[in-house]
Amino acid sequence: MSTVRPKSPGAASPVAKVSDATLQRFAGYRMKRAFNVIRDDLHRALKPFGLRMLTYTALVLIVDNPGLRQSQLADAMDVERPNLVVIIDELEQRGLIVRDPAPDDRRAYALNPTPEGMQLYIKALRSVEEHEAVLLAGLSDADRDAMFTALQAVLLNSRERGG
Amino acid sequence: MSTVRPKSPGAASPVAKVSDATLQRFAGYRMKRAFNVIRDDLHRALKPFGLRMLTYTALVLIVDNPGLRQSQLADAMDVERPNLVVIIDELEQRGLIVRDPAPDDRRAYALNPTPEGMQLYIKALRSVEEHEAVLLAGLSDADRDAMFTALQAVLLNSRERGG
DNA sequence: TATTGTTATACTCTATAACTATA
DNA sequence: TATAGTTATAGAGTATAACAATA
Repeated sequence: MSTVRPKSPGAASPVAKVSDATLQRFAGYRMKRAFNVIRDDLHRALKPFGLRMLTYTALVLIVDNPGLRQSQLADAMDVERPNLVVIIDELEQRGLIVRDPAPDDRRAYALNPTPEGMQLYIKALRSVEEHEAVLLAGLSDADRDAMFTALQAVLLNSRERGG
Repeated sequence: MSTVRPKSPGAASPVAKVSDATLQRFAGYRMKRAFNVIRDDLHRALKPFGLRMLTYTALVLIVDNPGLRQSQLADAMDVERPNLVVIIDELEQRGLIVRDPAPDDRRAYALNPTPEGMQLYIKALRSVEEHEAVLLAGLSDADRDAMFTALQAVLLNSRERGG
């Protein structure tokens, strides 16, 4: 149930309830609502560091996998290659990563973090983890595990069908 | 773990693995990946009916809550009012809903489904439920319940903090 | 003075085709 | 012939300010 409250004390209409009975079992809707909350919260967590969800995710993957190729990163992030270019551009222009020549393929780049990138990674990671802890507060370990299990199952069920 | 496979049999590089160890506990990333899958699948489920996720969700809420105001619908869908206008325009132009005058407020509209809208709602709902059943296949009832519990907890934790 | 629906606008994210240089 | 990275471009989704009509 979603409750719509009058915004001001003087509003005339009573508290109205919008039934979302049909949507209660619509996983896509529930997932979207929760993701909206997490996305907005993440945006606030990353703003002080000048990062967005996409640039943060790319930075994390590059720090964890130095020498990564852009096509590998695009695959890992589930982002189209053309859309990754501007993300890498942004991180490189800020001096957080570098595009080194790949040792074995002159077409490709080996993405590596700079010391500044690693510093920012550490700080941003801490902030993100703190923010997520708040959003997941009150959940039992079992519920948390089950959520991750369910999210993973969706991915696997999709891949089996050629996603 | 995300596995990057060579796309063609003749490719030279071996199977490379990208570690997303740090992202494993990053709920936003896991949620986004799962939501991407659900969004794409939903897109396919709704395409035969000429609906998108947003128009489908709006139609469902209007069928379940005839007489709904646009501001209530925007609130229930977590969409800004200006962005809802084009969604309602689209549904109205297709003859699936109507903007009736609200009986008690000449500024507002009472959104109501047409018979055509209700017909389409029934068919689209069936298709969406079938698609989601496939994506959630293999999950125990307990895991499914825990997932919904966790998604709901995220929403509630956000509202407590003024989201 | 506040709210409903609206217009206009801008920004982010996503998706596709086509190019270059290498393989 | 295929792949890595790139450019250009178009489409969704999202966010904010400001307006007219009404409360």
